[in-house]
Amino acid sequence: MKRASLKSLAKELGIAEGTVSRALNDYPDISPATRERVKALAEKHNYKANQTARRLATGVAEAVGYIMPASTNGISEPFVSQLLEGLSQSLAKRGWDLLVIHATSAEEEAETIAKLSTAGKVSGVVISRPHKQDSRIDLLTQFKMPFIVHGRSVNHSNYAWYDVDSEAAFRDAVNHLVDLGHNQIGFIGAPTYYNFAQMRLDGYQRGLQENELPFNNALVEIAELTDEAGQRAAINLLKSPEAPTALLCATDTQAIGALSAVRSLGLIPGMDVSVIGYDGLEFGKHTNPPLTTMAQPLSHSGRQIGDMLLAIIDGGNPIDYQELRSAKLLRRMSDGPNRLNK
Amino acid sequence: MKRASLKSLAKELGIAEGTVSRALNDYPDISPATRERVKALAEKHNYKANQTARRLATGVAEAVGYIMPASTNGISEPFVSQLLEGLSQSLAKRGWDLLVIHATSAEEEAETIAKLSTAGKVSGVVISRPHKQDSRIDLLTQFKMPFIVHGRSVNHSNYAWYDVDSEAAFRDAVNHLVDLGHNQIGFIGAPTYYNFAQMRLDGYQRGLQENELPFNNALVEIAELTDEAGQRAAINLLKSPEAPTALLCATDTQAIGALSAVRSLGLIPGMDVSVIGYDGLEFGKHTNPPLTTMAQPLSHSGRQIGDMLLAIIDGGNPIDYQELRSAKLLRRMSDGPNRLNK
DNA sequence: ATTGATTCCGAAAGCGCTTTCGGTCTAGCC
DNA sequence: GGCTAGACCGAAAGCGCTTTCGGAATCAAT
Repeated sequence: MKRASLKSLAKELGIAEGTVSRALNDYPDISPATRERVKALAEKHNYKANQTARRLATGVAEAVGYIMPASTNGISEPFVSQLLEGLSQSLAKRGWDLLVIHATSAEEEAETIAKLSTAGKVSGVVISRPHKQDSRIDLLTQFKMPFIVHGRSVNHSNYAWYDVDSEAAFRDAVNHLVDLGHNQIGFIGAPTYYNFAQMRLDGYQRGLQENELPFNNALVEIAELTDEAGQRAAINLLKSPEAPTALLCATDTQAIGALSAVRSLGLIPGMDVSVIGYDGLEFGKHTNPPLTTMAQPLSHSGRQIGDMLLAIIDGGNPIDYQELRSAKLLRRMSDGPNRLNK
Repeated sequence: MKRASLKSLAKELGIAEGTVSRALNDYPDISPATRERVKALAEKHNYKANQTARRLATGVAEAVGYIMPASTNGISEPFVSQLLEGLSQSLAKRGWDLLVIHATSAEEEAETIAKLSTAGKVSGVVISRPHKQDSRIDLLTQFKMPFIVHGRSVNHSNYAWYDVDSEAAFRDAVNHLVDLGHNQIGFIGAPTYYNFAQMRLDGYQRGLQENELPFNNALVEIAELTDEAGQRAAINLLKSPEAPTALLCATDTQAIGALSAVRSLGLIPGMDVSVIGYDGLEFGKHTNPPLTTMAQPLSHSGRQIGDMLLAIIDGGNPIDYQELRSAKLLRRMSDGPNRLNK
């Protein structure tokens, strides 16, 4: 069967195409009678406006894009599917679409963004895990494309973002560890072109300061965002002359690797050395031992971000949409008191 | 600055709009000279055709949709982001878009599919994890929408699919366990409206048969696709009078829960009771102990699926695109010989 | 020089919808 | 009963591109 179109409906009803359109879109200048008549017939024929035509006519894309972070192979990004789910729910309320865009390299990413903007495919964009200076952010503002950043870059005053205060989280984590009697606390960080990595490192240092502990460069390792890298980093730290009694990791994925490292050295995580991660991955429940972590409230972040984006597309001022959540300590079993006390 | 349009290019070049369009699209009836002229100017102005207009004119959506499986809360679907990444790469070769669609309920899903089709948003669709009788498949064929199924339903002869032979995998797993001396093998399955669940159960039964082991209903538990459910199921099995010495689980997520269960009963997985999962999640490397699993080759499945879909959209016959991969045993540490030999 | 075949391009008709503009018709008012 | 206001709807002009059709120009062949 042929798809119903405005024209076919109009013909069947004996009225003009434009009238049908206005009736369907609840224009006030259509009598309730015909509006009902039109809607009934549309319903009957299961009519749905061709979105492409509608887009062309109205000029609004009715879609937003999500730019996938380049994959860090290894444990694949667990947050992506959750985020997507939330975003999609938020957009569904308006019947908008969610495009996912994947770019391999940085240049390609720039080009992709440019294309997105000029081709008019989307009305807005969300990006994840920005670098300290993120060219995507510059591009997006330059193209006047509404966007929201999942995370923050260094200068984050002029755009909309949603982030978790990981600096505070790491300060808290250090405090917690100090409370447990640790004073040699190692830090496994992420590459500091990621701003989140910098902020977590900062948090670690601030925590140290607050507890009047010295910052010792030999106690920090920078590792990629994989379990293997975390493992290697932990081994380096643990084998060093001034081996730490606790390990703070920038991500759960790294922390999981660190757990392996600790065990491989014949030590017991949580007993001989504490390790704490960040992210609050469900999966941490099942590591050996279950991973203590700073949990971020990512349950509804997708929906939240979607709503924020929509608000901006509707004309909201981006700087009114900056949201900072906080993470909280989720104690499982990988942390414990310092046994070599003092 | 204003976006370049066909019209603006045409005016600047002093030629007709249609000519510009044909030049850009490499029509043969355009002289090389003007073609170059046009392309150069387009390049200079960074012209990108408005995709919406192009879609309307050509009638092809230049986009495909991925229908996200309803979330099983708990460890979120790890394969989704990988699949999406592959799909997106495949589509990128043509500059097509990837829409992700999320539906909460089954009815809503049906409606969503209907809408997708009639609204002409996409040229094709991929769905994951079909039920035995999957209404989405019926709908999609009814709407003559090209699609490929990630998995298979019971009657899978008339459409395109990409699947892993999990029946064979479970037969293999049983064989492996029998080789290790186990003869009381428990099975933790998934709800059997999922066809993959049925196939895995079938594989388990076939494996039993081939080894002349009786099928004992008391040895199988059906659980949701979460770690908690797997854990509960394992406890039930292990506490039953004829407790199994090995546990075969339909998914890694369940297996991870089973590991916890075994440990919580004071038993050592891999020593006292073997547990084997299915999926080959990276994450299994870090469980306690590392999880032995049937690994499926999902590395490039996304790209593969994308290519298949594109081929069908181009007019390929769906039944020519049915691909069955096989999983292979990935031994880590959660399996071992039966110690209560006999 | 005339014809015929090519080559190249302009004109114009859509694709299916939205939206403005103005016209008709009914109702309300003095 | 004539006028003015609304109320309601038809007509038509786009949105930016693709694609068909035919005409003009060029060239070779007779």
